[in-house]
Parts: sequence; structure tokens; C-alpha cells
Amino acid sequence: MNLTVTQLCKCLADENRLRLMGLMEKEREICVCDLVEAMDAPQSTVSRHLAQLRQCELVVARREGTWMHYRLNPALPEWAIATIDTLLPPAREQLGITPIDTACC
Amino acid sequence: MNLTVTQLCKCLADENRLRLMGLMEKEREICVCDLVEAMDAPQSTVSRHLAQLRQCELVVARREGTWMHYRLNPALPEWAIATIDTLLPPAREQLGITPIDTACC
DNA sequence: CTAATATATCCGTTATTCCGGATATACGGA
DNA sequence: TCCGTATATCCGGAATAACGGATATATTAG
Repeated sequence: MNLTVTQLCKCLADENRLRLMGLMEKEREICVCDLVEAMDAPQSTVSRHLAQLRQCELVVARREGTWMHYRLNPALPEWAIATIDTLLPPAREQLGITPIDTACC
Repeated sequence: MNLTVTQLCKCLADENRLRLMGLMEKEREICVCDLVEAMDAPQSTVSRHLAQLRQCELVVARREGTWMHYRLNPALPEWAIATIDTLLPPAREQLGITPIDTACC
């Protein structure tokens, strides 16, 4: 786990990625199709941003058949967890979103 | 004060700006010449990044004669203060810096 | 006013990031 | 095996951001 502060901030500095993070909730998995539906963006865009979040390990993915389930990575460094916990509530408010609580699959 | 999460993260997502923030310490003013000296970057670069930090109100400036004194803005929203407080220590460690404690003027 | 110093802004160039349609890959079922 | 669905990656173009030398502005001193 080699996350830097700069990397974390770059990830959260894009509205699409911030929105993706905001749609997820601790301890809860979401599949890509739900994220694509909730985001107003084409699937390739969502997938690309998810890949970036995955690369920085802000999220982790689990495959189940053809579906991929994403969740916030609970194993980040303390300072990253604290930052995410602090920023997601105001981010959700500013972006007008709430975590997804339905499951397509 | 209309700072958004995205704006805050954009500001902190650049290494030069993060370094500038890390060189400052709560409650302490620093003048630009000290920042220019501590950063390994031309004066115009430092000044441009300071302007951006000022624009987002992460820092505030006070003129004293020909000198400008900068300090972290103590009047940010709670979530921004908390984020900065959380991120600056690991950022300083990762960037190999400590707050400036000398005063050129 | 002129000179000197500190800092800010301008502007052309380069580097980085983002976009999204097209295509590829992975998997399950028939 | 071949097909359909879910997701990932590719790639060329557009948009955004960063750079830094040159220049402008602001202020003080003489």
C-alpha cells in the first residue's frame, strides 16, 4: 500500500470519481451496472474511473460471474480513511447524491 | 466561502501546492521569499500556485510593505480544516519537508 | 521623480487529463 | 462451440493544467 497524499487528492479531485466514491458506502458492495445507472455517464467512462480508483486502491473489486462488485477499501492507511470519511458527507451534499442502497444483482 | 470538495482536492492534488501548504504551519505567517527559497521552483511558479491557493481561500495573505505574508486560512469549513489537518502530516513526511520556522523579514 | 526590491500576472509552449465510441475480454448458458 | 451480457481497455481528439521567462505592479527609500 503505497498511496501518497497527492495520489489520493488526484483521485478525489475529479467529479466523476468523487461521485463514484460518494455512491458507495462503507461495508457495502455495489455492482458496476448500478454505478453506471446512477452516474450520468457512458459505461466506458465509469469503468475507466473505477479502474483508476482501483489502481490507487481506494476501492477493491470482487468478481462474481460476469458482475464486478466494488466497495470502498477498508485497508487504507489511517490518514486516507480519515480523509475519505471527512470528505464524503459534504461531497454527497454538494453533488446531490446518496449512497446506492438497491442491488441490481 | 463556497469551497467545494472537488476544489479542495484539486488544490492539494498538485505537488507544488501541497508542498506550499506543508511549509506553512497553523497560526504562523510566512513571507513569499521564504517559500520561494524552500521550494525548488522559480518565483513565478510559486507565486502562481499561491494565487490559486488564495483563490480557493486555503490561504490568506497580508501585505506588509513590499512583503506578502501568507498563512493557512483558519476560517475554512470544518470538513476542509479537518482534511488539511489530516493530510499535512503524511504529506510532509512523503515530500520530505517541515514547516518553515525562520523568518526572512 | 528614479531606483531597487518583492511579488504578481502574462503568454506561448508543453504536459497531463478526460472523453466516449469502438473494440476486446471474461464469463455463463444453451 | 457459439451467443449474449457485463465489464475493461484502446485510442485519437479535446479540454485543462502546469511551466517559466519576460514583464507589470506595488511599495519604500533617496
